[in-house]
Amino acid sequence: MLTNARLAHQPHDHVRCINAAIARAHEICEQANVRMTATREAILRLLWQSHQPLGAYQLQQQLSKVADKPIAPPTVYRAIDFLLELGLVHRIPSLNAFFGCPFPNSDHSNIFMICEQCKTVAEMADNQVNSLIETLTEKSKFKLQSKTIELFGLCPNCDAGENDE
Amino acid sequence: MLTNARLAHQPHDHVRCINAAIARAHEICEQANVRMTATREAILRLLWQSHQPLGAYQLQQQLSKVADKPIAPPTVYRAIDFLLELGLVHRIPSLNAFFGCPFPNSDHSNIFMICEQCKTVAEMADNQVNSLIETLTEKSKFKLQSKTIELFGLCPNCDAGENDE
DNA sequence: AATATTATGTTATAGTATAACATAACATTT
DNA sequence: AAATGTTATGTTATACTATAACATAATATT
Repeated sequence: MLTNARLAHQPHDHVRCINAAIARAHEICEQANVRMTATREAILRLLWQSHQPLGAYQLQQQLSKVADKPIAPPTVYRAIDFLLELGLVHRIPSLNAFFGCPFPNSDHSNIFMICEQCKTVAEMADNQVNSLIETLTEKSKFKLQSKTIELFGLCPNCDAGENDE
Repeated sequence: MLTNARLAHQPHDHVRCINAAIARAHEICEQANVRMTATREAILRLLWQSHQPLGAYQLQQQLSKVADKPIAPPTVYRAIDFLLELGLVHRIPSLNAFFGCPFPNSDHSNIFMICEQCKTVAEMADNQVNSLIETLTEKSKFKLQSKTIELFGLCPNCDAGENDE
């Protein structure tokens, strides 16, 4: 099992998260022979500001500030689409929001643990889940191409908070 | 494993699906001591017309025809919310669409097999998946409350079609 | 019948996403 | 270095999804 749950849910040197993510992104772009432009990097940085996903219009507002000029929705969505394509970010369908993938390139389970209280998202990748689901879909003669697993609940911090009250 | 994949993907007496679903719905409402009104039943019927999910505005259009009067979005969303609450229908987040749950009441995995070509959705419930995910979330100290698993790919019919070409 | 509760009607608006076309930046070739 | 093709961004408008807020109607309870 591969997860960033500890990082997402506990205090840590988040600047390292950001720098690592940006560095990885540049590598991946180079490999794919595509351009990591200023806008795209800015969006990726914004998404890595925290472990909470951001909506497209939150990104728009924040990017407008950072870039000090008005940014229209299509600009945001284009950058997001680019990053999604490369697997550098994920979309959480039930939240209409996006966040930086902690382990791009890796074999993807796309399992998201979404804290309903603090909205933090941690990601998980697990081969057992992958193979179990493979097996089940094969039984149904369904040709699996991709998946998104959204788990809703409470992260360790918020769960502890609940118990106090 | 519990699934309606066969029904969803193969020709069958769909009138039986509908009638069974409506009958179950009435039972569940009675048990819960809530009202299955005309609007709610109409929405549920529309969702059971096929195994393809419908969006709220498709439902609005169709309900307007059936009821022969204009129906506003809130009416549709209220009926949907009611049905969701009782577990009679599901929302597919990535499609912004809804469809009738083939086995309400049962222990829910909320696993959806979504055909990217014909848009048919089959549902699955599986205890192995449930317990595996329980285990994984426990390791991350995440308190799981609910989940949605969306599997994208090709249903048997569409997969067969692909191979022909 | 009076009251409380639940459901629906109605209007307006918030929030999410994309189409279509124009311009600008970058890369490649000559 | 200018010309060309390609990729990225700017701009305007609009489509699609969802809900807030308040009014009225239908149903249940006393």
